Amino acid sequence: MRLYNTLTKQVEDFVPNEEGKVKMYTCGPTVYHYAHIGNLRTYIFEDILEKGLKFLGYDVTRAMNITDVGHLTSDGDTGEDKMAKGAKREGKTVYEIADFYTMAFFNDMADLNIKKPSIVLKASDNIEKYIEMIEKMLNDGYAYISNGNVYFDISKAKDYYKLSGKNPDDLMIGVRDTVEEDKSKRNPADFVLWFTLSKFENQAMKWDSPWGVGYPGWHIECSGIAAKTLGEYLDIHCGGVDNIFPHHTNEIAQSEAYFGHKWCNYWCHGAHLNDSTGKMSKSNGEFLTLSLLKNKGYTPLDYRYFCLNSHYRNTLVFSYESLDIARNAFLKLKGRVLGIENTGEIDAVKKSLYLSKFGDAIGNDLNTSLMLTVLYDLLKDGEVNGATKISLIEEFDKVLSLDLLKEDVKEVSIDLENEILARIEERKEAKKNKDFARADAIRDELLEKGIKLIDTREGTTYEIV
RNA sequence: GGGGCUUUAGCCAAGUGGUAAGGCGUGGGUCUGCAACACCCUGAUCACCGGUUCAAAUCCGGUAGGCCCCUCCA
Repeated sequence: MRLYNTLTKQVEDFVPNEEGKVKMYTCGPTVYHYAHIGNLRTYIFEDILEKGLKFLGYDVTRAMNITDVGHLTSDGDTGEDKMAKGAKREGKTVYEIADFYTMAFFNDMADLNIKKPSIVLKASDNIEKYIEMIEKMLNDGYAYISNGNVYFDISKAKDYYKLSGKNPDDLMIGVRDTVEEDKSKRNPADFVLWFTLSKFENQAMKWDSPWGVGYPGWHIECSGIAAKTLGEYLDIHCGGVDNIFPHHTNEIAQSEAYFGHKWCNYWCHGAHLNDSTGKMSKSNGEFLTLSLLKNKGYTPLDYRYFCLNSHYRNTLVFSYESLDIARNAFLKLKGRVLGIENTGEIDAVKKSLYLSKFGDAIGNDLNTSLMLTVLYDLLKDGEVNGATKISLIEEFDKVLSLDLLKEDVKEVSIDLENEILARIEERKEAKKNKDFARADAIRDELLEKGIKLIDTREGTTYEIV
């Protein structure tokens, strides 16, 4: 397995700490609003990574957080808490907001056939762990208290800028004009571990701590949950590219300060989904959610296929035109797969040949486009019988998760079914009598009701469209 | 101001120095009463200019376009 590692900026062989086992941590959502399809692209990538590793024989343990507290609209002590903002927007409590959008997120995941990580924890449920970590960092001199808040002192961290590849002298402070500088910090890049000062009196989520009533900083959540669930050595940590700096940079600083040694070996980041105007965001332009796509007649798996066509490390540009192309291609692909006749015995030689081709595509830095090519090659291969193809596609689909072998069942009542069959019979008679006008009329009539007739050499079937 | 990514056919794209995968679409054909489906056939001097090499889409330099990051973000 070869993977691109943001830490070393190159594709390298993946070697886990413990042979055959992978400990993987993926940053979860901040549940203050719906996820947009760009967010979801990252989760699709992580899903493929997890399943790809399993395909290659690894035993994967994956953990993810749900951020329901501490994520401010800026990273100083100045921003508004995102959850509080969401609650205010909708006139609900932060807990209601968190529950609602957590459910929405899991629904999207399920729709996209993304496997839920075996461990999912809420940020607000692990406060003791953050407190314990912060206390240790204070004792060891990595953190300091200033003006009531606890800050991490980045000058104490080793290679603080390694992951992001930045040069501290060249950083511009407050590039965005919405960011206010926090004067309590020793170094402008220091970040908050624990807040007790907040301009928001009505901050609903707060806990006791040795430093006063308050709440945790954003970055400590992921470090805390990862430490609690996966131990002190991590194999892979994933997230979107935007998390490289500062979130993951800070996670490394904290976790390594806490553990006293290197923490995670491989950092994998998913590139963004942009639209034609550039970056996709929740505040800019059309807010593209999965529900919106569904309302426009696309299925979640159309979108998954769309994502799988490109590489996770390349920016993908979203347009309805591209999505239409993907939908059409996916529809045809599925039709071809479902049309395979399950004949013959499974050919072990062919099967292992294709399994290894598919495994190579996975091992090639998760080249999903190549995985699809292997699938298309298999479909075209006249030397491989139906039974072998089907069993291979079943294996491939454990990674691709496109429901390739699942018949789309559309509910049809018995009455309707009988009516359609009667009409088909009627049309068959008409065709036999060369009354083509009548035959076409029947076809059109049914099509208007959303029933599409398909003539094959074996007879006529139908499909609900 | 600093850093990074990217540019391959009408479109989406793979390509890990040895002579351009795959898909969609288009056009043509087989099949069909006609369609649809399916199947076959149909496409590229790899942004541009230099360099290294026996050999470059692949490596190096430069130019141009696009995008992103530098404390909201997946």
